[in-house]
Amino acid sequence: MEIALVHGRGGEGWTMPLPGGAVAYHADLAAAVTALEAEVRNGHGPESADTAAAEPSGSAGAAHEPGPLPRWVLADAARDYPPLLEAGARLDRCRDLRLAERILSRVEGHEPPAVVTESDPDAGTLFEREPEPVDGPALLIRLQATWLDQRRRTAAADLAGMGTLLAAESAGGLVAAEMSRTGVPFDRGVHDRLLRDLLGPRPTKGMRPRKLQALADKVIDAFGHQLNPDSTKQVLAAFHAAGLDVKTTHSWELHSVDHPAVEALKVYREHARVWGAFGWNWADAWVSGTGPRSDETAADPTADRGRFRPVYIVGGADTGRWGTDGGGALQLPHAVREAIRAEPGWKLVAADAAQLEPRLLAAISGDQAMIAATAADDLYTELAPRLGGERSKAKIALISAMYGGTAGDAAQLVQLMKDRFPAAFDRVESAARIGEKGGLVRTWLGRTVPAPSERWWQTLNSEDGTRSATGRGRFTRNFIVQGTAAEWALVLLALLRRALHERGLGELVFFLHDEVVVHCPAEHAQAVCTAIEQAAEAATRTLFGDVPVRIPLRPKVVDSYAEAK
DNA sequence: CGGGTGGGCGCG
DNA sequence: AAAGCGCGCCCACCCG
Repeated sequence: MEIALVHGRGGEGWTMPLPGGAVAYHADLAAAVTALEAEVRNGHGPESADTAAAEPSGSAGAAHEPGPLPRWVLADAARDYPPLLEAGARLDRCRDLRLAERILSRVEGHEPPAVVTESDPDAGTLFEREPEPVDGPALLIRLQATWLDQRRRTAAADLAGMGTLLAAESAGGLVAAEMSRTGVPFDRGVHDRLLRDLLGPRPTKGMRPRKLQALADKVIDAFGHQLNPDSTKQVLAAFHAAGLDVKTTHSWELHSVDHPAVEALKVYREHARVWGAFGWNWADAWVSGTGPRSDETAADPTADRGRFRPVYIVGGADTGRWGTDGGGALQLPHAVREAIRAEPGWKLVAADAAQLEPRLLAAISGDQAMIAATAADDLYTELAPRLGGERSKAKIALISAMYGGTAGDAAQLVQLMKDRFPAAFDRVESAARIGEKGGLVRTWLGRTVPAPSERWWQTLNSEDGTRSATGRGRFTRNFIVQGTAAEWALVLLALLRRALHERGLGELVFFLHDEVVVHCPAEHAQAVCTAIEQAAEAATRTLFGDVPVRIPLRPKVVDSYAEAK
């Protein structure tokens, strides 16, 4: 059952069953949503008849294993779900029309004209950040129209995975809002200690921290004159003045430059980044509150705990990977990860997928030999005898095949890929060929690459044509793999979220492309590990059914995120 | 002075 | 072009 939902500013709201039904007003929307889900869970809700029919296990079983809860149809979970969470509601399932719109508009091969669809010229107003004063029933009608339109286009697209993709993307919208609210458990005291060890005490004004200034002075001494090590221009000029013909100041180029400033500059940059992007100012801006368990942490006067609350952007990258809007959550340097710590009596369970992308390449290409190899825990070691002899070579062979690498010994190793795993090679190679010609490719579930821009077509016919075609080919080549990895991770996240909630095991606090972190009471840690492994297996079966590909997620129980990996 | 761009580098 | 893909963030720098 799908139910359109609109909330007002005072906590009131309106709902309407889809495809069409009576509009209901709720003075307290969060309470109404919670009550309706509880009814269905207890087998007394509007879904109970369907559930009994679909589950021959009998009514006693149905009470414990109810049918699916309502799927709430929202205009935009990122905008509409946080206030519901704040009011104490949790949605089990949803359809996020904004996220679905992006995916569907690309299926059709063109950018949406500002999310207005032909059958509903007013749909655009659904997605505005600040909608006009809410007319609940009128918005419900617009939701209904957009939902119907999307349903028609989903059917017309005729892509087998589209239903799963839209459900997973929408679940991502719920997870992202929930994780931002929960936050990553963070110890400001530990963070401060890490910074002091690295940089010295927090400086008072616009000064560099003491140890960072010392590093800047080392760079200056090495060159023998004043300069700002933050300025690429000045650093480049300094190398030239020293008689060294460097083209850039990239660390990999400087690596082979023989000058005493090189090492000092490298260390300076590394530390400057921690200070600038993940230092005290960052913590002031992004670490807040004491988290949901303030009652217990308050008992510990030495604790300086809070929660790191980044804003996630679901599907922020073209491939479907998430992005963030501030907080740098997707780039947390290892240097500060020790500050991410479980609260007393709790643990972090961190899990990451090993070689996710090549495993998915095996699955989507149907390459039998490569699929067989995914039985191994370390795919690169398993493939080494067939790809260059050493693990490192097998890794380059696979990565270069997926990214379009040609330099160094990559070309030769990619040739080995072609010989030994022709189906896998052909899958990425044909995606590249299509991209080079301006064609569109899709992920396994049906996410479509954005169409090339007008600008790209022009460049293609100019002198730079080969370069732009090659770049586009690399993008589409990688898109099918990275994008499928993103949707596998999304399905995993949706399944894990539900398992953790239904069994009351812990809270999902972090997600990063191919890894998840759960915060849970220590006594649940083993159960969480099992839940994670089961969710990974279920995600793989959701995407690939009986294809015997193996994509393990390796959970590790830790106190600090620094111990993971 | 405020916005946009590019270098450099963190993460996967 | 560091060996290739995807991001976000800080800084300096340039432009209006």
